[in-house]
Amino acid sequence: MSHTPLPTLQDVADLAAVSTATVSRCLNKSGHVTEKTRLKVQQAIQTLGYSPNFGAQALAAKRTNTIGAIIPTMENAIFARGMQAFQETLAENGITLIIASCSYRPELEEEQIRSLVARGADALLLIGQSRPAATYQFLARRNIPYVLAWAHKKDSQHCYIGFDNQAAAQTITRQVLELGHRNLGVIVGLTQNNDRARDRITGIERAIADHGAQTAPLQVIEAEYTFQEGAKALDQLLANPTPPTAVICGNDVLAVGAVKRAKQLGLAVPEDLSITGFADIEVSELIDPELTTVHVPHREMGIAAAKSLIAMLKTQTPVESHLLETRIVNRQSLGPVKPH
Amino acid sequence: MSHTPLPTLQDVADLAAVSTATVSRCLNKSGHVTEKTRLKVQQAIQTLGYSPNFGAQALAAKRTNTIGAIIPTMENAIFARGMQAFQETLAENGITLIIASCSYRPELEEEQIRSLVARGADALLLIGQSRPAATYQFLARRNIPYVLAWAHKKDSQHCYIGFDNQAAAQTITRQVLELGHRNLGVIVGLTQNNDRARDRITGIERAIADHGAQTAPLQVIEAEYTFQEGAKALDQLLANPTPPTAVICGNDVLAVGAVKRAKQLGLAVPEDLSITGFADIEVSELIDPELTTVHVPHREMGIAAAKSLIAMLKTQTPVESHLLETRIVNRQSLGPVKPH
DNA sequence: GCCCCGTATGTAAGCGCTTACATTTTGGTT
DNA sequence: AACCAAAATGTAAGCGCTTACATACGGGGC
Repeated sequence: MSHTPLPTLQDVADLAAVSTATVSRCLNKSGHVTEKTRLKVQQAIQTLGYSPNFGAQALAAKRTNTIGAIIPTMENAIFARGMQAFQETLAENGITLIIASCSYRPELEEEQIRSLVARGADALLLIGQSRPAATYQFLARRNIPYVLAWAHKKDSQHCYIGFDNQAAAQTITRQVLELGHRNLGVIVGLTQNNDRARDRITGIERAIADHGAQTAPLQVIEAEYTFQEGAKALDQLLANPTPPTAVICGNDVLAVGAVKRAKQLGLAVPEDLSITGFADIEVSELIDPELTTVHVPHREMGIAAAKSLIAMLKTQTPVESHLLETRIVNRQSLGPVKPH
Repeated sequence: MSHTPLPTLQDVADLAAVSTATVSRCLNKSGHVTEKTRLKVQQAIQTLGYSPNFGAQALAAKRTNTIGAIIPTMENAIFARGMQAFQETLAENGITLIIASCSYRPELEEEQIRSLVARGADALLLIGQSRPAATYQFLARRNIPYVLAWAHKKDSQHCYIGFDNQAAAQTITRQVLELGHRNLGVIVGLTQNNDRARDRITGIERAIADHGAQTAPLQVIEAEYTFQEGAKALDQLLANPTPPTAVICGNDVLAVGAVKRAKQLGLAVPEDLSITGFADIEVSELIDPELTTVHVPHREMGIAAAKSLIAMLKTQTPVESHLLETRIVNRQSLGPVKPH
């Protein structure tokens, strides 16, 4: 490991026989530099192998070109594709992503927000809306722009980049009802710290109320986002004396787990039991029968979130929310109710 | 958005009626501070809502408490679980993760490495070993510790935190051969920029050579890591006049895609065709039949990588490689060859 | 009571960059 | 050739922190 000190801006300036200000101007493309001197400087940078010192740059410029994201977990495919697109878009714009996960624990999220801000995040991407007012005050006080992704609320003071969880859940539920199902079960993520999950339940309930047809009371099971938990939740639903004929899942992972379990129990999907998902992640096409689910434009969302954040940083003003469209993907796991 | 300037170290020092040095010492737990003054300072920090300026801290201390990771993609579950554990372990140690992806493109990886280092990464996690010597020189020149994860090589100058891809592939292939298969197919990721994929092929070939029994020439198909590509690759393999009786996949994603395709084609797995995977990600238990695959200790690997990097940063000396054990998980997709 | 030493605290010099402002250069006009 | 505005470049003052070194303090041994 070498111990030669790294070249500084000053070294570059000396070699190119210009001032540090000029070098800095070249680096930051702020114009006002002759082509000739730009070349000289370029040359000097090359031969020295110079690269700016991050801390110094951050200190002087009061920005880090870094954006933070705090997501519940990287393990869930729900966030993976969107985050991938988010990161790609940031990288294209010369911005680095710093990432943290909070395991669906709000106090951890709070801590991570402070941590990422302390680490110099210029802006943040957060998932969903529900968090203490103090957190939003903190962000306002520090003047940190943020977007709330994977969710959407009308007329909010916040900038949402996402889709309407409630409306989407309502739409797919309506479709289930139209196929004659009158006894529905719901498997959804733990709602305690998850406003998206709550919104989806609300959508389901509303669809049932709107539809008007007499239905059995709605059975709702909450489960962690794993295949196994989805399977267990289905067991619970089926333990009921009058088990549902259709199960609406708040998440493809749970849905896929439920489908697998149903097959193990000898139930044909969708002939004996219909199951729907939410998110349209890759596995939904893998399982047999393929999952009828709500398609969410993951990549679009990640890209839009990145662009909004970049715009906010550039203009120093808030940006409009961005509502993305979901749509139902009809595959194989939803069918008409079985006649008695 | 508020515009009051944020409190600085100086403000805290003034309020607590001590010098900035003392405050700094409190913050950095470097000892040599009386309990009484520590409390005074603590108090002042609280009332001002002070938090250190990242850039200033980085500039003065010459470290950022930030570690970078460059992985091929966040979308592949292969990396998700390990990275999650990596991030958690870093967070526990007060270190922030910055993350970038390179889409299996070496030139992009090179760029990302420079970018993360420029962004102040104190150390790096990289996947696999194959990259230009210039890159390693760059890291040495900048004195940036790094570990190479998801792979392992004996007697290397690099610090590996991973498993032996070749040995693992060899072991599972041996098992396939012992079940009587003599005509094997291989589906593996694109080898061009992926030394792990190459190592696995080598392991398979070696197992065949070692076994000695006459086998048909090995058919190897390379495919991108998606279910669809796994399916297509299987089609190619089956198009052969003497199709394989067992397909060894370099990756669970490909394997699962192949299983699904086989079922579509009316082939019973494993009765008509055996298929094995590699990695033991969640989907391998989801598919029916469940996948016989090579279990990789993802979380352990992430944790070990984090710990090694932290140790290197602390001691300023290299750390030993760490070989993790893989094991075969016997589930349902591998069976004896069908008698003629 | 005096000296000495170990410990707590203060002083101040940077760390490497950006940028407001000052100065010089350039080249078109008259 | 003199003049002048606009463009290019230079000067230097911070940005907020860490840390080497200097200083002050406090208490035991004589």
